[in-house]
Amino acid sequence: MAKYSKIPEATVRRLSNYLKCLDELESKNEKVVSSATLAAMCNVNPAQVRKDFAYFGEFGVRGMGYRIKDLKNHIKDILGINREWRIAVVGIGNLGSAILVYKDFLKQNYKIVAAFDIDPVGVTGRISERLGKPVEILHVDSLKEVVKQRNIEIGIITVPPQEAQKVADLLVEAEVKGILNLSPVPVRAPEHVKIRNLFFTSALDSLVYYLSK
Amino acid sequence: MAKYSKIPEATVRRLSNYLKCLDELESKNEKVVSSATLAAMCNVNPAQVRKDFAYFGEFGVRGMGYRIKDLKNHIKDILGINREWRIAVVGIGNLGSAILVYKDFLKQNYKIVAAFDIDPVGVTGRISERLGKPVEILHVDSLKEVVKQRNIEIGIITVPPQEAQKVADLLVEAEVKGILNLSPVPVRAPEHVKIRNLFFTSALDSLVYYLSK
DNA sequence: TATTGTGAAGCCTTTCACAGCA
DNA sequence: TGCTGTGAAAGGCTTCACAATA
Repeated sequence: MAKYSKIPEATVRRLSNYLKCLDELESKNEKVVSSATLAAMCNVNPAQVRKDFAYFGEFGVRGMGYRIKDLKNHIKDILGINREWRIAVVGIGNLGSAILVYKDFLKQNYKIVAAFDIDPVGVTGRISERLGKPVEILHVDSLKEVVKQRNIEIGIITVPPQEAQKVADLLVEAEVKGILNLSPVPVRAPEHVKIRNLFFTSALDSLVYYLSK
Repeated sequence: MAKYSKIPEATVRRLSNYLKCLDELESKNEKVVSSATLAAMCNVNPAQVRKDFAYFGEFGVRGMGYRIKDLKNHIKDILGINREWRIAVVGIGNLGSAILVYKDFLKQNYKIVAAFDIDPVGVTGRISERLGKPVEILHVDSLKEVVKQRNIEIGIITVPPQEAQKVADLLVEAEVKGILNLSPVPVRAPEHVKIRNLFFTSALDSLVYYLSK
């Protein structure tokens, strides 16, 4: 099987999920896992798991399963998260400051290296106090400059909806490669900048659809 | 076309997205939208849009498009969000308190009617101050009782990862129908309780995969 | 005329079933 | 023996292309 060839979008989503389950197994000191076990943990079919892994070569051990440590590394290689990714958060309100200190980012190679707000002075004190340490919040006006200085490749948008598209435009201008939008309106960008809109209400909507039956 | 028959999962996801775009159009005073326009906004194929809407009958107007107001109502009916859904948030840290005041929930029929923490006394003052109004935070020990008293059907988990599964178990015991898990480890529940795990890092992972090419 | 609604084709994804191998 | 890797079958979803019609 060709290594690192085109991988279906659905597989990409699952790979990220497998990682979370592998972390869980690792924390229980498991060294090896079978496709059946992992499949049960992730609610997918065992053959699906094997097919997903087959996209990056043969390295399971027949009769035994997959070595968790190796598997994690392979998946991270595929996803491109074996290196550090430098991130800016724009909009340091309640959600933004939660993201700023979100522990799971630190465990991954996701580094938040800049935080922007339209009112950095007003926000700085409040946030520093909440976090119990001084935090540097910069004015949005300096975004373009700072993004370039600090080699930031990804922007996370946590501003109010009416500002979201403006901030997206700013980030595009600053030449980030990708945007994760957590504000509740879709934002758009030119082809060369990848966008992920993540709506909390959409997660609830699809949950509710299945509850309603 | 049979009304409200089985709808593909992918369609359900898109319906929720169309809603967000329809809100946007409505805020610009548009009354009617064509499948082509909506498709462009949502990055899908126009035929896809029409097929998605065809699941709940024929009600577009040929030569003209879909009436936005009607369309929104139809979609909400399908998803089951035309009625109020009562929600509890468990874990009032940074993320939990951001969710507590997340404005987009208020605009939908999602009502957060209880907030729980393991340290309600410590948290209450801090949060009330941040929100500028008194907020009632309850001890997790009272969860089961309060969930029943207040007819809560959905729980949102925003506790640290090591507590997430315990809280999920509590919610199941309290007989919620669905759980939205925002903590960074997958949680599990019996078949009859629907789970949505929403990981911020997974959104970044899939973004990064496409950035890495 | 413009745009919907939809059968049919095409494509992609999942699952099955079993050969292959440690 | 137990579990992976995978061709083939089945299933599901998306897109095309055009008839239908306001």
